[in-house]
Amino acid sequence: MRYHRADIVERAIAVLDAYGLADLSMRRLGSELGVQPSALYHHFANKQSLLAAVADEVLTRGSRDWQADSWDDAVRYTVRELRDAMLAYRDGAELVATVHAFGLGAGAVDESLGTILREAELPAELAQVATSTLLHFVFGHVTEEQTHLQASSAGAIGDAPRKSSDFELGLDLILDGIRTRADATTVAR
Amino acid sequence: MRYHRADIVERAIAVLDAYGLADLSMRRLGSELGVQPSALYHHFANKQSLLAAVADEVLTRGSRDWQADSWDDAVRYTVRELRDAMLAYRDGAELVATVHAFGLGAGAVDESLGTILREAELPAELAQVATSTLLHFVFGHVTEEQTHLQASSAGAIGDAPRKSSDFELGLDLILDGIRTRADATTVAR
DNA sequence: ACCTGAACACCGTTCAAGT
DNA sequence: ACCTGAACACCGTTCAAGT
Repeated sequence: MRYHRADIVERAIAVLDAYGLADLSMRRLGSELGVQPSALYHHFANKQSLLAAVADEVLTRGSRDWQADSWDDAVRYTVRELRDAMLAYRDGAELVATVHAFGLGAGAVDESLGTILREAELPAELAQVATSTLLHFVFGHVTEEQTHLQASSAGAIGDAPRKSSDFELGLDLILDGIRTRADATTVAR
Repeated sequence: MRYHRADIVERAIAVLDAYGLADLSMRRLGSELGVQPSALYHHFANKQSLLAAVADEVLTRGSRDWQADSWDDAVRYTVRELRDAMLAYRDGAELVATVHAFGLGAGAVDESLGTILREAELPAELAQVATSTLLHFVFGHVTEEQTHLQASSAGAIGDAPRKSSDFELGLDLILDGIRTRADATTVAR
């Protein structure tokens, strides 16, 4: 049986969703494909770039069409899309956050948020800080959210009931902050 | 040579600072202490709780005295103290963020931020969301900051010049957001 | 182009036994 | 109380060689 990059990525997502990120090893993935672990290095330089490809595929599968008539609605749609994509597979949030932290893939997310904020009237520096603040919030919040979701679905009872509205509230908080900062900068000049 | 918990934590910090988090293994730490890796399990249940103790020690060493006469200044001091503590040792940000994500130690940070915000006039739900938003920002931002700092000190030239003021700007952005949300809630009732 | 087989240099953790 | 020695069940990665 001969594979291509896409086959391997697809199987990796299946392993991720079924057994979690910790069990997504090169050896495990190899045996799942009926292939020696070393065979994977014909398709990917190392595990990190495999994970980057998996993260990209998770984000691609989660992408949606939307249109907004204000920059803050555009941010909301973008960020919800990102959240839903990460929640769609087991350990998806940790995967995407890790790949992003490593600086390899998942850079498309920075790009789309950055574009939205620069196309608004925001000064370049504020747009950059706002982008990274939003991303840190989403990664951190959804990773925590998913940990709790998976823990309670695994049968742990009596844990704190996290509401999905916490995400929206935190998002609104940051959006309010961006607006206030933008006004302050505009008034100053 | 016989050791206690504190000796092991101290040596672990030395190994962390000299070789990084990836090289802080039970086997490495054991050999650094002239002891079998299995000996460490007399002092700690597993690697995670060792790391939790190391993270706590890093935070304790970085703790400072301060007094503020407004809640937002109190938040600023708390958060800067946290940032400085994480930056004080190699991979300190990743260590503290990881331990926090695992839910084991480093819970004192949530506690102090939560107390500050609850002692202000903030509604309980906003205080909770604000705390987690601030923490996600700090962990995410400082981890990224430290990655860049360590990369450039390792001789990588031509990388983006990250300014320390980005941290303050992001912090101000979130603080503005909290104030705006608090006002909106107050007006609504 | 894609894969095997074998090796290298590692991991965390357990557990009976020693002092 | 603290540690040894040996084992178990794993890792990521490289590389000559095969088809």
